[in-house]
Amino acid sequence: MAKPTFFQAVHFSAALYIRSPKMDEENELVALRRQKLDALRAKGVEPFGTGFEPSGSIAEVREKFQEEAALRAAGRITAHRDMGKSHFLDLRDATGRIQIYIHAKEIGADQVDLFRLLDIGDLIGVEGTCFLTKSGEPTLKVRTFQVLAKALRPLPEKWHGLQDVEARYRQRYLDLLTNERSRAVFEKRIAIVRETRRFFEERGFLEVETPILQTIAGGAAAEPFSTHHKALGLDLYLRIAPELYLKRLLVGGFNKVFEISRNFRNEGISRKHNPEFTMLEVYWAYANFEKIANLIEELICHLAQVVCGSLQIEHRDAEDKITRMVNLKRPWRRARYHDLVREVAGADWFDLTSEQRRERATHQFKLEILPQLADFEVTQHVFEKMIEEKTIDPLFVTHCPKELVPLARQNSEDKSLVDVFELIINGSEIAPGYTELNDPLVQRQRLLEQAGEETQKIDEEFLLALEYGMPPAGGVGVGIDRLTMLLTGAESIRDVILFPLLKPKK
RNA sequence: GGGUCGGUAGCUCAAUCGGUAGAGCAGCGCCCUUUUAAGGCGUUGGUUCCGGGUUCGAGUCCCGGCCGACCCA
Repeated sequence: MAKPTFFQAVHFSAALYIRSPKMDEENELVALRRQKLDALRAKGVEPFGTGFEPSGSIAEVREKFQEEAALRAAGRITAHRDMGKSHFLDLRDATGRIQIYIHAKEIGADQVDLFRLLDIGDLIGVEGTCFLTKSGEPTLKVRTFQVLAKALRPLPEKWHGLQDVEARYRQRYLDLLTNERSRAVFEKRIAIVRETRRFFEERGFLEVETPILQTIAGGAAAEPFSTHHKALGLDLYLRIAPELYLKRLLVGGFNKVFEISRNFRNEGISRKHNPEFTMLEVYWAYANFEKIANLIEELICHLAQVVCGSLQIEHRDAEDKITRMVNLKRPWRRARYHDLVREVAGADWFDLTSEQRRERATHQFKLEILPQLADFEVTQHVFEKMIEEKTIDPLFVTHCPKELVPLARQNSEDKSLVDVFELIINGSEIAPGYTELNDPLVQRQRLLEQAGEETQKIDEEFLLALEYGMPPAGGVGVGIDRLTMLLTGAESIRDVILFPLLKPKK
C-alpha cells in the first residue's frame, strides 16, 4: 500500500480534528478554567507542557527526601490549602502523594500570580527544597514550577471519590484517579498477567499469538461476533477461543505453548460475564489432565502469594468488613462429578428414573426444570446450584459425563466419562482442564455431532492438522477476569475490566 | 427477555403527606506566614435523565422511553 500523499495526510488530520469531541455546553466551572488557560497563555506560559524530568515517581521522591535536598516532582494537584501568603498543595501520582509549599519569598510575586491560575486537577512539575513542617510532614518548598497540563474540568470530590457506578465504568480514568481501591484492583490484575507470563516462561512454555479473526469460530460452544473483511469480501468471526490454533501448534512441534487470549462471546452480560474477556490457554504435550491440575494449582497459589501475599484470601465490603475467606492452601480437593452429585442430591440420584429426578430437582431443590432438558442437563442444573455456587475453597471436579464436554477425550476405563477437570473457586468456574482428544477420526465424529445440520461450522483445516499427528496433551483454560475477581474480592467482572462494555449514553 | 431498585448543582448526598429544590466539597470574593478532609466570613451555581399525563400546584403520583445496579431466565 502506498504511503498517503501530503494532501491525504493533511485531509486525514483535519478530519480527526473536526471529529474530536466538542466541549459540552459549557458550565461555569469549565468556562472559568478556560479563562485561566487563556490568562496563562497571555502571561507567556504554555499550559500544555512538553516534558519534565522529575527525580522519580512521587514514591521515589519521598524515598529520596532529605532535608535541604533539591528534588523535582511531577503530578496532579489534588488539594490546595491557602493560608494567605503560604499555600500548601498535594501533588499526587499513582505511587503516592507529596505536599508542596508555595510562598512569594521563594518564587517571587510574579510566579505566585501565575500559580493562582492553577486549579485542582492540573498536572504540574515542580522543583524545590525538602523540608519538614511543624507537624513533620515532608514537603517541597517550590522554587520553580511548570504547567504540564491544565485540566479544563474539575475532578470529582476528594473525600468520597467518584461513587456513581456507571460513571466509574464510563470514565474509568476518574475512578482510578480518585478511588484508591479501584487502582489497587487493576494493579493486581496487571501483576496477575505479568506473573502468569513469568510462571510459564520459567517452565519452558512459549507464549504465542493466534488469530482473533477467524473464518470459523471454534474451540467452544458459544455465539460469535461477526465481522467482515472488505478487500477479501470475506465474512469473519471474532474468536470465541484460541484452542484450535494452539492445537495446530502442538502438531507443529511447539510442545508447550500458552496464550493470554482476548475472547469474544456474543451472549448475555452478567456479574460474571463480559462480551470480551481474557482467558489463559495452555497446552502441554505428553501431559494429561491430572498433571495440568497440578500445574494450575501451583500457578494460582503462586499468583495469590505474589498478589495477596497469602493463600488466605480475604474479601471485604465497602466498610472494609471481611465478608468471605477463601482458603487456597494445598492440596486442593479433587472429587468425581458423580460422587459430588450424590453427596447433595442423594446416593440414589443416578438410580432414579428421569421423572423422579425432575420431581426431586423441582420440589426438593426448588429448581426450575424445563421439560425439554435432557437428563444430563437436569443433573447439571443440580450440580450448578447445589455444588458450584456453594463452593468457596478450590475444588477440582473430575470425571465429568461425556455429554457435558463432548470434545474431550473419553476415560479409558469408563467410556461414559471424559478425562477433564473443572476447577471451581469462589462459586465460579475458574478453569476447565482436559486430556486433549488427539484421534482425528473421533474428533471429526464429535465435531459432526456437535455441528448437526451446520456442517459448514466444522473447521476442516484443524482436522487436517490433526491427521498429521498431534501429541497427546493436557490443556487448560483459566479465566483471568474471574481469577482476578477471586484474588481482589471484586463482586462483579466489571470491576476487574478497565473498560467494560456499556451501552452508549445518549 | 422479566422483576426490583436507582438517575437531583462539577462531585458526594438531602428534600416529610404533592406545597418556594437544599447542604458539604469544589468554585468565586475577603481574612490568615507551617496547613493537611486546614479554618473564618460572604457568595455564584439546577432542563431534578428524557417525553407525556393527573393536579390550583409534580423532584415526589401515573404512563412511555433512555441509561445503570441487583436478582431471575
